[in-house]
Parts: sequence; structure tokens; C-alpha cells
Amino acid sequence: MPDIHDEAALRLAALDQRYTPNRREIVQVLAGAERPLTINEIVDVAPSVPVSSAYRSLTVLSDAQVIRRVAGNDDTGRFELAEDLSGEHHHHLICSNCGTVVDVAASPRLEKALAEAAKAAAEESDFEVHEHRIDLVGRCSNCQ
Amino acid sequence: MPDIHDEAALRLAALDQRYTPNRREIVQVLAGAERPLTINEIVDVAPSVPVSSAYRSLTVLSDAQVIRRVAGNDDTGRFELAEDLSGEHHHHLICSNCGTVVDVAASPRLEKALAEAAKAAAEESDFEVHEHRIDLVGRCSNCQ
DNA sequence: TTTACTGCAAAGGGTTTGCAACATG
DNA sequence: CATGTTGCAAACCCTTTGCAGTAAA
Repeated sequence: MPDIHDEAALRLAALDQRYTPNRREIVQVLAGAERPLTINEIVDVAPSVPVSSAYRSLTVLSDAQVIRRVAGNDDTGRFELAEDLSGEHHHHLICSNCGTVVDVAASPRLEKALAEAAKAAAEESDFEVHEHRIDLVGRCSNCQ
Repeated sequence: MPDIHDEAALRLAALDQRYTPNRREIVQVLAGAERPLTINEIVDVAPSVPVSSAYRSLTVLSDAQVIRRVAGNDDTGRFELAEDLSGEHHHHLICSNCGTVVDVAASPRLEKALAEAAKAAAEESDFEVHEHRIDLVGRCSNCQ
């Protein structure tokens, strides 16, 4: 498993993009988080990065598959490291009240059932399924 | 199974809200769609409804559980009829290119596996899980 | 006759972009 | 040096809100 930053630099290079201190800092922040972060949360932790640059960097990093955009319950964009960089496959618990997103490990049994269902759905609908997303929506301990 | 509009009126009444022609038209549009619609799509089909009213009505209908907001891959809000009004439980195919969301029927096997996984996750994380969401992300036939 | 609803227009908030300066390969 | 990147500020777009008028219980 290569270093996250080395791999990030590689993936950016494939798009003729550079791995600048700005982008490195964003990746570092996401690598240190145990849940997807909003742009606000990111720039709060990395105040040296201007908001506009954060938006641009997140777009580029997302294009390069270094990070991934996560859809929550609200329209606030959240970001996490790409799964193949961060470690293991996981899903999300989403609080319908405050919008917080928490990671949760995937279960093999569930993954197997999902793989079957995805195959069937793809055939039926002429979709080419690349990935899946399972969200459990409810109330976090703070909002119950 | 009562009529959709009767049931919608009931649920609104429970919140001291009225089932006006505006709201009825929105429900009618969503009832006739076979996939979640964006606000733009809704007002395109129902031009008599001003945009600001559409936003307000969708909020109220959503609070009353007549409709449900659906998160796609982008930040565009999409809406569909509540599942208990529209018929059967389903999941979504999301095109990562154009953002379109298509309904797909749920499989019993998948639901069972998910129920187990949700139980485990809820216990671990102190979440109170109310519903789940399964999205298959890929390319629709148009965007392949 | 009280309370909810509507529609317009203005305000708001998050995101994107133009541009000139800078940095990197 | 050619191209990608940055930071500021302005522009943008979608969504929300104030308000005065309307309609429904």
C-alpha cells in the first residue's frame, strides 16, 4: 500500500494536475477524519486555504478520484478520501435532524446480497453500475 | 388503499395545513412520475405554480410525509411520493454523469440482509435508524 | 374572523468564475 | 517560459423570506 500522498500526486499527475501544498493539506485533513467533512469543516481545520481554492481543489481531487463527494440528507456537500486510499469499504449513518454523517463498516453478507441485486437492476434498466451507496437514515445520539 | 389525494389531505390536516389546488397539482405530478423529479421539472410540468410557492409547498408536503426528498449525486433536490402512498419499496439508480435518478424495485433478499446490518450498526453507533437508502451509481444508457 | 396560503420582489447563502499574480515542471 | 494554481472580489444561482392581499375553516 503506497503512501496516500504519493498516490494522490500520481492520480493528479494523470490529469496534468499538481499536488500543491493546498491540496496536500486538504487530503491530510480528510485522511485524518473518521467521517465525511463539509467544505466549511475542512477550511475551519485548514484556515490557510481560501474558500474559493478549497472548492477548486475539491473539484480537482474529486475528478482525480483521490476523494469522493458524499450526498447526505441536506444539500451540503461532504467529502471523504476515496475508499481505495483510505482502507476498507464502509457505508453511512445519516442524522436526519442535524445532517451529520458517520461511517459504518460494511458487512460481507450485505455486500453479497447487494451485488446480486445490483446485477439484476443493471440488466433490467440498461444501467452500467460502478459503485453503490447504502445510507441508514435516523437520529444520532445527540438528536434523539 | 385510500385515494392518494384524500390521504395527502389528511396528513396535511394533521399539521393544520390545507390541501390547496397548488399542492394537489404538485402531488399529482409526482404521482404520475416514475422517478424523482427536481423542482425545475415539477414547475415545468405545472407552470401555474410559481417557484416560490413550489418551494414552500414541497417543504410542507415533505413535513407531512406526503412526499420525500431524494439525494442524488449532485446538490439538486429531487422529490418523490412517499413510499406508503406510491406503492412498493424501491431503490435508486443514479447516473453519475447527468444526475438522473431512476427507480428500481427492491429485492427481498437484499432487504433482509440490510435489516440485519442496520440493526448491528445502530447498536454500535447509538443511532436510531428510521429508514434506509440504497443507491446504485453508474451510467445511464444515454451517458455510457 | 382567524389562520393559512399565495405571489411578487428582495434578500440570503453557498458555489463558481474573471483576472492578475505566482509557482512549478 | 509555458502551463497550472492561487486569492481576491464580483457574479451567479438556487432557495428563503417579508409583505400585502386572498382564500378557506
